[in-house]
Amino acid sequence: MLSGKAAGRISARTEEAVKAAARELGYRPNVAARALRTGVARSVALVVPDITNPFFGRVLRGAQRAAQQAGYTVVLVDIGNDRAWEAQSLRALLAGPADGLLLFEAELPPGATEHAIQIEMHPGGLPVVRLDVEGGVDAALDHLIGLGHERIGHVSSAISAPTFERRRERVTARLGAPPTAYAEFTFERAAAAAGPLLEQDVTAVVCDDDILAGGVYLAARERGLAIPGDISVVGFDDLDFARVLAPPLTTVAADAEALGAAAFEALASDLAGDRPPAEQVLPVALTVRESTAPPRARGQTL
Amino acid sequence: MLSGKAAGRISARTEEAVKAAARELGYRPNVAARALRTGVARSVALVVPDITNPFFGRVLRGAQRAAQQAGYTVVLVDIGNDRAWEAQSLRALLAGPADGLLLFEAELPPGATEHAIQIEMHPGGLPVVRLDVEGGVDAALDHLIGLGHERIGHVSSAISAPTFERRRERVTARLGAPPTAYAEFTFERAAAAAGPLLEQDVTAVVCDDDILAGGVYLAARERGLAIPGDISVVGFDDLDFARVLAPPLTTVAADAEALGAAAFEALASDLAGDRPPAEQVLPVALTVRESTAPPRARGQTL
DNA sequence: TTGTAGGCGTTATCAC
DNA sequence: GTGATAACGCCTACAA
Repeated sequence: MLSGKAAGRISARTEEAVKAAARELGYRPNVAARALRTGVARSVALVVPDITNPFFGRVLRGAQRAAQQAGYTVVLVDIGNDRAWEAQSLRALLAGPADGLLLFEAELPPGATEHAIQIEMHPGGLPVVRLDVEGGVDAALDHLIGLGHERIGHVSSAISAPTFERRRERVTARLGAPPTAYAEFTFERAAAAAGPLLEQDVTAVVCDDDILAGGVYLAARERGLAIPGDISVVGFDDLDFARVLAPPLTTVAADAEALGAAAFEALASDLAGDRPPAEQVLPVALTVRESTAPPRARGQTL
Repeated sequence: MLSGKAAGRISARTEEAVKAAARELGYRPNVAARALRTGVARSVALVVPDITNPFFGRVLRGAQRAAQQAGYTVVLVDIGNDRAWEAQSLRALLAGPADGLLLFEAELPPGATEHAIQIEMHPGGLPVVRLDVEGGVDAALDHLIGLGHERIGHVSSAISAPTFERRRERVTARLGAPPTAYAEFTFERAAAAAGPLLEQDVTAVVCDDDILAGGVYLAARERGLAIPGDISVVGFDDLDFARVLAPPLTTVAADAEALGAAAFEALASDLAGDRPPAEQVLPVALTVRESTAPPRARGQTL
């Protein structure tokens, strides 16, 4: 009865009395028993590459909010950007009681017959929820080109993932084969990778991520280059620290929480027996701050 | 037998054969059934105030690493800095199959008879794992005083938590009643709160957190104050973005992963029937970068 | 409308 | 050393 299937079998008064008694006694149903009996855990797992990156913290929050509203619990699996670790994590995960999987830039583990949604991946197998990265790079490029930039460089991700391939393809489509640096997601690595790029005669740089953009700030500082005077830079994601950079970073804002929530909703509908959309793409929006300005010739003073 | 209790009951050969067969068939024990039978879920819950803050991402990672090694799974509960949300989150959590709780700046929910460890709280009831914040503020203050600062302000947390009380007590013990600003953990809020502080004649500011320090950078920039020329600032935590600030932030580095791992270990020993230490305090270390320098009179040029 | 029995997959115990 | 069996707490079907 406490499972909510009373359906007119007993009077409302009785029902209320029982519930009150249950509450009084602090009764709580045993999840394990329920899961065993029903075969459903009401829990989903979210796999992210690196929970230390605030972006993923936000998608987790979004997924969690949505999940909680649906009476689900989300367990997080953090790959920690560590491929070796990944196998073990996923094994632990599959042993776990998840009804379904939310895979951020991850493949379905072998042997998993579970329901799963992919985030920021290419469509094809599983249903996908992703950001409109093409729209994002278009907005960034349009902004820069509108400002008069003609020599634009690209700081791309050294780790390969569909979302970065998409960005690369788009900038290639728009710009031909621009000077490109490949960097890992750490300020220092990005600075090291972006340095040589800044020494070519680019007047602006688009980055696949705000962390990469932070690396460009570091590299520019080392070389005495002014932002946006000598070089304009635009990031991607709009992480919090973008606003405290000097100057504040122009960046493509992505709604990470919405991404997490949309992924959960898709999974929930799959779990409910419906067919979630094969691909759902969420809008992004350029936020113009102060790291972009019209180009000027190198060395030219105001 | 697959539970590992073979204990000499069968031959090693047989054991191996069975395991091989199990692997071949893709057999995996049903967690729910095991949990039901044994009363143990091999899963712990970690409650954090705000998973969007990279600091908590790191403690989660630390806890998760330690947990995974012990064959545990950790489920995250993100309060989202939202008191109203907290009640609901915790209710969902208690319904969940956690064997124990890791409570970061959270109280044991009423009715929970579970095993629990508190992180960054005062000792007393539950076992506590915390950072040596007193040592941290001492290091920060010694550094500033050694540089010659005499008028030092304090940017403290507007949300009250034991760790911030400790810091406040320590700076009060060392400095008397210094000019103090209370700010929430957002760059903009912190900037607004710290602004008036900068207009008093302080030559340096210690912040309870790097995000607060970021707010001070913003406030200083608005007012045309140079860091560290006009004002020195030191943060707390050593979040990644501290290195990309201009100038790089001097801050007290806290090992968030170690904090998470230590908390899990304490919980594990509690779960195993041992008595975890009532209080465990982890060291912190000042990282001197470029946001601190000797004071100079306001307006004085180099 | 209410009561009762069976079984979900494990593990542990007990008799063989 | 091995095999059968009961019980964990819940849900559901069916009988009363």
